[in-house]
Amino acid sequence: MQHKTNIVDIAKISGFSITTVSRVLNGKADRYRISKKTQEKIKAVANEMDYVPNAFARNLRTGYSKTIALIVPSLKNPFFAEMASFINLEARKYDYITLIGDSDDDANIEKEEIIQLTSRNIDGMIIVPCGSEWDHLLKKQSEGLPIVCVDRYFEELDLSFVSSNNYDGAYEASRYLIEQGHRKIACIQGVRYSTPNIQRVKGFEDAMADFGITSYAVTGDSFSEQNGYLETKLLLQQAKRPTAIFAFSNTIAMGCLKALKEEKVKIPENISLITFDDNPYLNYIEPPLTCISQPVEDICKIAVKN
Amino acid sequence: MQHKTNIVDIAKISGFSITTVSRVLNGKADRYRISKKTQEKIKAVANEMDYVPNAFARNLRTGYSKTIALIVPSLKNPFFAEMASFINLEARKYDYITLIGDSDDDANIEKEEIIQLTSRNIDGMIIVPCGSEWDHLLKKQSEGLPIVCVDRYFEELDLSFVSSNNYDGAYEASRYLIEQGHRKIACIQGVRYSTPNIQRVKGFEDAMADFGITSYAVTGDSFSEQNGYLETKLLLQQAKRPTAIFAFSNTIAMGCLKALKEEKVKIPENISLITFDDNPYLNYIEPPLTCISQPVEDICKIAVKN
DNA sequence: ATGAAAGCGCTAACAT
DNA sequence: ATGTTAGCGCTTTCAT
Repeated sequence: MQHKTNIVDIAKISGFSITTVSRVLNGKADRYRISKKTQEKIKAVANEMDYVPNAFARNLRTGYSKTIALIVPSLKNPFFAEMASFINLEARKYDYITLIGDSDDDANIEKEEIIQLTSRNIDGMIIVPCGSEWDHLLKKQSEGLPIVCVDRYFEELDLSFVSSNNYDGAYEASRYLIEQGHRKIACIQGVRYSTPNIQRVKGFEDAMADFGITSYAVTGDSFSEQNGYLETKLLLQQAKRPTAIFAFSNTIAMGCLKALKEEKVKIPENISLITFDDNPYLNYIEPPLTCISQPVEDICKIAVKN
Repeated sequence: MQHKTNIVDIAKISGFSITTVSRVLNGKADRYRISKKTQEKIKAVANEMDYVPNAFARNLRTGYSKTIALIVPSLKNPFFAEMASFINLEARKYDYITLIGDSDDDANIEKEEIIQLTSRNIDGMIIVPCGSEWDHLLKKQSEGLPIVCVDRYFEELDLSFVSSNNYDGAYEASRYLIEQGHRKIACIQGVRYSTPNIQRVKGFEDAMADFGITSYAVTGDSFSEQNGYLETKLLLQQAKRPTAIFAFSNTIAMGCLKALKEEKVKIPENISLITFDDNPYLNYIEPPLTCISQPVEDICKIAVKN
């Protein structure tokens, strides 16, 4: 690796002290009444020498890293990828950089990632927790790391979170299905004890109750494609198949699609499918799936602000 | 922020010197013949105090960061998101962390990102270049930064690249369409002078020639959804509509889908659509789009190795 | 088998 | 309006 210019080089060549150089290059010139000439001279030299500040040195000195970490269950899920994209963009506005971790929906990997990222002195963390474990999160927080949970969280804990209104979303989706004439509806849920899931189930069940629907089912136990696939297969084996399925996440919906395709059940002729979590791709296909889109962008903005 | 334990603390408490602590914690104990007892003692203290090494200090000292940068046109494109996921995973195996940059397919943002990332002392860069500019890449490389281009690249340049076999992929896809009976085929291409595009066009045209198809069209000029949308609209306005469209990327295909949907042209009844770049979601929809999947995973593995 | 001390590039408190 | 200097936490050379 070639030599990289640093402020000492610039100081030498420009003939000023490193302090002055540092001040000019950090936009603090005016505060210290550094003359225009000096400023220009220094900037010119820096520019000519292709100076790029060394973030490590700066961060080591200042103690903060201008870095946030984002941990998602999987970047392969477009919902989270989109989230990552937004957060990345939003963070950049504040001159923050985002380290993205992919936990593969595995609590152990998640923990490892957190250690890895912590060693990079992150200033904060945005996480879509993958499991039902949160002790490590609470611990990190107690050590002074700001943490925001997104999408999935646990209400009883002292962890801040951002999330869309799960109850309303589920209620509205359920009502929509009922209004379409469906009377036998199944929902495939995600991780059972997570607050968003509980709220969604509540929204679903309340809608069923309000409209006097009694033949409904709540099944499933994870936000995975496999869960969607399996539960759909099971639902289709029933004597009285449901006429509509409400998937609680886009991954679950993918599993449903796969199962429906295998069983040659057509949407929407033979069955209706509605899902939580928008997906940029679902809009273009025929027939379009109905989805309750979450205000990802807003969620991200709020989350980035800490 | 609370105090974070560092090796000085551990040295004090364990009663050994900073050097010894550093050596033990870096697995260099044996090389320096540090006694088992000492090792255990130090490790125990470190563990108890929740020691996490400060990557900044280490990197400042050693000069390398164990960090690679990945710049993609957009994480919202599942193709790139998947790539990011793979690279992230692969890099982690070598204890590298990945900084992901989203250039939004804008050459200026791309340049800015590169500066940002360079200041973080990245050890290498994997990039899907967004435009037709590459001077800044060549410059960085000449300054000693290892760069690997993925998916899009320019052959005449001295930049290493990893890519699938574009010629063969395009040829096979074209042949497939012809074998399905199509005689009027249009392809919508991406950035014209990028090597992958040139190869794809060549594969397409060679297939047309080999099978004696004369009524074909090559149109478009960018790997964007908008391009796909626009060109599809234009194609549909022609007196003799093509019976098949070959989209050169999944983004272009998305644009096609949108246009086809608006014009109420059904796939595959009224028109066939085939696309480059696999997409996890396209597999599940009815009717499935045919795609030439690129060996993303392999590409990434190779790229990460530098 | 273990330690002392220099120095990576930067910022900020303290001069002048 | 500009400069001197200490020190962030770590690795590594040189001692012992």
